[in-house]
Amino acid sequence: MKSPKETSLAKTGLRTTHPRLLILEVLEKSQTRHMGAEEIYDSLREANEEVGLATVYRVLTQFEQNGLVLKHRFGEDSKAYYELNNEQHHDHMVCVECGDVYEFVDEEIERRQDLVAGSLGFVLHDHSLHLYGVCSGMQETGECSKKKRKTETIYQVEK
Amino acid sequence: MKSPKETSLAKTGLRTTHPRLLILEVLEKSQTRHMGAEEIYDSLREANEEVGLATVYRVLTQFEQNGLVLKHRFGEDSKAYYELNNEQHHDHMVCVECGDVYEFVDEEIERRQDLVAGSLGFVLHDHSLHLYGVCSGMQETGECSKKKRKTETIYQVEK
DNA sequence: ATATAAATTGCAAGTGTCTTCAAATGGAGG
DNA sequence: CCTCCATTTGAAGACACTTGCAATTTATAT
Repeated sequence: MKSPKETSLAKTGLRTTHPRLLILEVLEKSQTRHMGAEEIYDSLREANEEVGLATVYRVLTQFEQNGLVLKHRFGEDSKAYYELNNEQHHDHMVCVECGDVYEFVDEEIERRQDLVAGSLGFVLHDHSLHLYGVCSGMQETGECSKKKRKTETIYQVEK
Repeated sequence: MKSPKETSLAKTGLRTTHPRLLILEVLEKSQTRHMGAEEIYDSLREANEEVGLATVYRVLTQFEQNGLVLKHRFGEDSKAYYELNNEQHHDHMVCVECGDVYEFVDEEIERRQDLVAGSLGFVLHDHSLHLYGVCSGMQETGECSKKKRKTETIYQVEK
């Protein structure tokens, strides 16, 4: 009997190892849903799980190559952030004050991107759209609203 | 009598120094219009201009802070690219094969971005939209079409 | 269960990109 | 042309990874 995590690893051809299961677990439990490699490493050490930092980096790279996670780089932040690739495709809106990340989809933007790529003679593989601004919490109270949100939901713009 | 480059430096309050003028010159003459710091440094050394690498980085940062240049990070490429901030706002389409960068604007995408940010309660400061794909040259002949283009033009999608 | 081969891990050392430091230099106003 | 403080420089450091390799763990065949 395999756990869901073991199943998803099996599908990629990656062996079911302790570090890999732990890292999937950390990403699942993550509140922010966007974690850096070092953050994941720290989170594991706090839980008294001995996983090397090099392994965290290696595993995240493998996960990305196998479509288990998505990797992002936001603005000037020189480090990469990872999220589980469970949900539908979405773009990101980042608060430049508190670092909080919101997810959204806009079908019209998606459509126009295809159009632009086609017009330029490109075969489109991928895209990244990042909006940077100040979230409502920071505008109003100077307090981040991140802590209040238990789950991140993808904001869908009405057509 | 001041040169245009001296004028733009004066407006920022930055002193008119040799390295700063040289770096502006390199960016102006750049064919690709998107250069990394090290590339700029190499370009200067080839021209027998002795400018330290640290200076190139420092000057580019100052230029960015003063709105003279724009800084971009494309995809997995861990280094930053700089372009002169002369033209109108535009987004970027990057060929994942040859690294060539095309510029474009789509008013509809711009509009939808504002809408999304507003809906999420954000005050929008900035955004970055990068499309990644394979350019026509690489698709057809496996040869990059970069060399043929003398100047980069901003592709404007018809409304 | 046990042996075996191959994948994986952890540590330490190495990279690439960029930043900082302390000392030397050089524009710009007087 | 002199003085002052911004600016430059090469070297060392910081940061975010990445790699080499011996030791360990996992999947598979017995």
